[in-house]
Amino acid sequence: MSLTRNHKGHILAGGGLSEPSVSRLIIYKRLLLELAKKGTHSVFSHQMARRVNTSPEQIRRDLMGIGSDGRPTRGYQVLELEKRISTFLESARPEPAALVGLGNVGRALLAYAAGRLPSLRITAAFDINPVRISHPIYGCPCHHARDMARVVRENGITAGILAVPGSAAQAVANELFAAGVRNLLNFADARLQVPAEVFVDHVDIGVSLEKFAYFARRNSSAPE
Amino acid sequence: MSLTRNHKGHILAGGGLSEPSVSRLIIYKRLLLELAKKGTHSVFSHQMARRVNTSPEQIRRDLMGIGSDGRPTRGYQVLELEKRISTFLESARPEPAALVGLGNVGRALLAYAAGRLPSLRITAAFDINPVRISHPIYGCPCHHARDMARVVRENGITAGILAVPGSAAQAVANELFAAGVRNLLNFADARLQVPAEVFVDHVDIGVSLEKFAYFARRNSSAPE
DNA sequence: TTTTGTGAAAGAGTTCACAGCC
DNA sequence: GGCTGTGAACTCTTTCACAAAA
Repeated sequence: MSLTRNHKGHILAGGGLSEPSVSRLIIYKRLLLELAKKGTHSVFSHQMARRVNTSPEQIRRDLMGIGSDGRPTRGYQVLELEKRISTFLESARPEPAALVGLGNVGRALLAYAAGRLPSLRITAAFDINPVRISHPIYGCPCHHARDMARVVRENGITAGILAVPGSAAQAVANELFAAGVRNLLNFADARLQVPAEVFVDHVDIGVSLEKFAYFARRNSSAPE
Repeated sequence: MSLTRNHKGHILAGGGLSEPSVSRLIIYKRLLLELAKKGTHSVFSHQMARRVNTSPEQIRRDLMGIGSDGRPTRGYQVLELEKRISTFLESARPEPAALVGLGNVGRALLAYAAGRLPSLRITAAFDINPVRISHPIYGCPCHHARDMARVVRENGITAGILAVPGSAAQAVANELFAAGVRNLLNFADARLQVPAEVFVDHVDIGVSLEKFAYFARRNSSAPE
């Protein structure tokens, strides 16, 4: 195979967008939906830039990646642009995903996904705590972790979201891979060992907090 | 003033480490503590690299930033290196911080910070829901949001952590700035407008989920 | 020989600057 | 005049490759 991946494992080849560009496009999409709701029909790159704290050039560059369609002195059509971004970022059907771990983080994810997440649908959740799986949460059926492999396999789920303690993360991940999961979003504070063909992304709240502390300190001790 | 900041607002000047480097150093520190607990005394860059999914060169480069002290064919002293990283990342006293919002995300942050977070100490939490603030959580005193400005000012808190709904984020942020907060870590799904002297960092779970969906799809539809 | 520290090269991402369009 | 799209320049980050150390 030997796919073109960047150093973090993201596949960029074939019209692929870079990771920072994808992040920003998601934010632009949000802004455009907000503007549309307010009845705004068109918008300039410098107006968008002010709202999301970037430069107009950055925005135009990002939009190039999905085929810009702005017009000089007229700007971009809000709804049209939003649709264009969505087409690039989302598939026709949301990817079914399994969520493992229904602690605070897991529940926060379910709450978010239940509302507005067109690209991913959490179709099954798992935990080992019986009280957490006694009834569906935000409409998502909750199972005991012992049934995980079976449910994942039966539903052909290929995406997993890990919100378990770091100490359990690798074991759960291995079980998911064995059940056919090829994409994993890991919220646990542990780096995972994964087979070459699986894509992993990490959201490490502990790292975020410590990194923030580092730069905050540098900002605080900076000259006024 | 005119400080040397990168495009994301991080202050890098004066022996400062880059953002990705700081993130990785935090992860190395974790690994070193784990190794120390197991009784490992020394480690090579390629051993660390395997454990955290990077290259040995990347690790050596990062360690250069804090003054490498490895020895050829002997590697790095585990405890010594851990201490060196900590000295760079952490201050003598943890930065006092205010947490606003005690929903799932806020509670997850408190749980994390209560355990192992040497660089930041959440000294006060706020919410508008009376049941959430009826008693301390993980030892952290919880107040009604109406007392926020007063408590923040009285305790000289300059760091804020926002875990409120996106719709409330800007208003709460403004109140925090007025009360003297100069550093803000924002978990809400909203981009904030902030004064020039404040440092903001964003952890946007919604963006993480959608970004994951995008790259997961590209991985799934990639040739086997 | 193995492994470190680091200059130099390569690669990725951002910003500049301007021609062309409205 | 004002704004977009984009080549070119620039900056930041990673990887290569190798001299020096053990």
